[in-house]
Amino acid sequence: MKNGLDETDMGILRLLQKNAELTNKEIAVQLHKAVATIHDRVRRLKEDGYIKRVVAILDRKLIDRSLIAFSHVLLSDHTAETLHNFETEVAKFPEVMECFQMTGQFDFILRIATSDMETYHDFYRNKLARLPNITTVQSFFVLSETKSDTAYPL
Amino acid sequence: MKNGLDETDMGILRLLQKNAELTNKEIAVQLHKAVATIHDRVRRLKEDGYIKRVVAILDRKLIDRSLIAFSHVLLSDHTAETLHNFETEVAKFPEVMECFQMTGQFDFILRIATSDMETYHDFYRNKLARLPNITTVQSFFVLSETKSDTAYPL
DNA sequence: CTATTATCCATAAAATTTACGGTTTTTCGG
DNA sequence: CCGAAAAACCGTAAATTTTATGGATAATAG
Repeated sequence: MKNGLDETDMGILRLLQKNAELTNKEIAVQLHKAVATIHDRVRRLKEDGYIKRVVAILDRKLIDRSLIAFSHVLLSDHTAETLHNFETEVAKFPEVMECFQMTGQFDFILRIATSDMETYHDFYRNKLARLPNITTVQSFFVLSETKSDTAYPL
Repeated sequence: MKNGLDETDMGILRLLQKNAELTNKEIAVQLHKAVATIHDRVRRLKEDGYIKRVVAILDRKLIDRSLIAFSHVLLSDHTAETLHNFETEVAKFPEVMECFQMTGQFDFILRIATSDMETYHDFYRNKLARLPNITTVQSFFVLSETKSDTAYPL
């Protein structure tokens, strides 16, 4: 197969997205293949970039990141320089977990993780709002996480 | 130590958040501890829930999830039943990666992953908009991912 | 039809995980 | 400050897993 995934590859990705601690043997049993086959496939899936990385997901409440905010940012202009400058500067803040440039009413959505509202406020006033060319920032706070999945259904 | 993390625990979490494929030996070298010590610590960090799970992160472009949308949902009322019904029903859609109940102007933010705009439109019309008690849905689309991190700085 | 390539797998070697036991360090009540 | 208890730490060895190898089988292409 030139460049596509067969049912075995899909099965591996399905399983490893949910639990990357499975051994090759456990995967092999579930997919009815030999251990060496699974090993080859997983190596290839990594080489080819399907699996970008394997990470530990922490309980954010236990490591003092109880507050998640989504911040909608509008910039004063959209020159390449302004956009690029904002992106690189905002990415440096450790509170910023994600930054997306968006279509529509605002230019960026940020996902911010802090310990509490006071810490967010400090971040907002002393870091985010001080970046150049910012027109408005609207902040929304997570009351509860109903669903939170890193695994794409395959 | 009763219930807190020392520098070794933090070091382990820092490393495993970035790359959970590190062996205990590799971690041990970096943190100047014995392999068995790291093994004990990691087991405890999992038992105590600090590490919720270990997962493979896929390249979504390669598995046909090129389009990410943030959908802001406003409900017609906020009775416990309406809220709960929306949460449980929306969580069933495979396109919905995340669902947060929010403070502020709208009630929920959803992160939706689909292959393209047409597929999103289909999801929107035939699934999301058909849920009961929905007043408005505003959709915003990701133009580019500037920063995307699952690891909290520790 | 044959050569080439890809898939699959059994096996064995290398490396890692895991269990065990004992030493050292820390904690804490008296 | 002392001594007991608990916790942290580590070396070793057994169990398991990963990784490399080579060969058999199936699919593909010329």
